[in-house]
Amino acid sequence: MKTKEKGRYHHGDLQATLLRSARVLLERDGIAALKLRAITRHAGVSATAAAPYFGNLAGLLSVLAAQGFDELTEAMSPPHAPSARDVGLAYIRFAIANPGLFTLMFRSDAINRTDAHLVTASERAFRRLAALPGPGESGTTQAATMAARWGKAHGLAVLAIDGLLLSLTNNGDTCMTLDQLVNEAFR
Amino acid sequence: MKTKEKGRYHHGDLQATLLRSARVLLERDGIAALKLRAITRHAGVSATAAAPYFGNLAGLLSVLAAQGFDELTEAMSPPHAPSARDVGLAYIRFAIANPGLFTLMFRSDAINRTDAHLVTASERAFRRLAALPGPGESGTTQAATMAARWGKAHGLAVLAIDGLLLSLTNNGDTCMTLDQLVNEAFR
DNA sequence: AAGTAATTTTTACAATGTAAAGTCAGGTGG
DNA sequence: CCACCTGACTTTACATTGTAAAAATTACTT
Repeated sequence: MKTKEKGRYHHGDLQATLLRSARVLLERDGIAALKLRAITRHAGVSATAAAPYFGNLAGLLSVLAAQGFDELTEAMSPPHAPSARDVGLAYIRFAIANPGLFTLMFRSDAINRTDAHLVTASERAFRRLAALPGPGESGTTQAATMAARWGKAHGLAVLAIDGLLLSLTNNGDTCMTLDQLVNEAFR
Repeated sequence: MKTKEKGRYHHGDLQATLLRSARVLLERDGIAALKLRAITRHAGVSATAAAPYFGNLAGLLSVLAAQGFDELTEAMSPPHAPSARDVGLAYIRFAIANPGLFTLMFRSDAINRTDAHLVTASERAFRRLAALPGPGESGTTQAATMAARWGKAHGLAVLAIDGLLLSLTNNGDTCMTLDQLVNEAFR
């Protein structure tokens, strides 16, 4: 397989290459760098080369987001039967480790939420997080218990990515790691 | 004060008018409609009329976001001394009532996070939410307690705006309101 | 070897953000 | 009363973006 030779036509692996380029730009320059022309430029092809595969920019980003949900699902699937706390912490740690990707996965105005692959991938990830027995407080619906756990994990993840959680610790004299803070805060 | 007469030059109240137009577009067509040209078009002025006041699009949106944080602070300030739960619920309800504005307030790549007004407005709002005594669980840092409360409120808000919380309840046969779910989930 | 299908490029166009120069209103000094 | 000047907005211009349509190039098939 000649993955990246200089043959200009018939790249052979363009779909995956474009996704890789998008991923590189996303992690290097943030979500604002996810322009179609920047992606194709980085991949070394013309500006409209992505259209046959992804339709438009939202299509490409949707596939990238679906990949993200797949990776999130895997990150939340440790070898041995995990507790609800383990899975929630894995959710937060994935977000902190992949801030751009995680942000993209929830940017409804940048991706196509009705995309079939994306729907199945995200639902799989959400089920993995929500469908755990966990310590449901007495007198609450199961939906409320799941919403509480998911909400707390998601909120901590988003605030951590935005750099807002650390501003809580650095105000006082207590200097703790972001990981320490998350570990204490997510119960 | 001739607020909106047809005198083309010397509008007299352009700064506020532009902010109002942006707000209208934001609430009507979502965050994707916040283009500079669309805002000036809606205000009835030329495309570059915002530059003297706001510098660029990010400057305008930053002022809008600062307004949002001011309104959020007010929404979290009920007449009588509130509990931590009241304030958290007010945070979530504000987000659900103003989804576009709330989303903009946390879009770091659309606004200018170092803007002076925005910094003070957001810090004021964050303090109002975090600096409440609340039911800190035993053995946790105060920063962790605040992070837990803020994270849960913020996560529930974001997930509710994205329409993801309702998918939790509609799966089973239990049909509960979003407000009911939030009320049960935010403890 | 020739034709056909698949893949990528060229070309083209509308829309956006923004910088620079130009134009108009309203107050001020003569 | 008139010229001027300053501030407020517009016009013009340009680089960049997303995307549709046509053209060009390569690979496959028979």
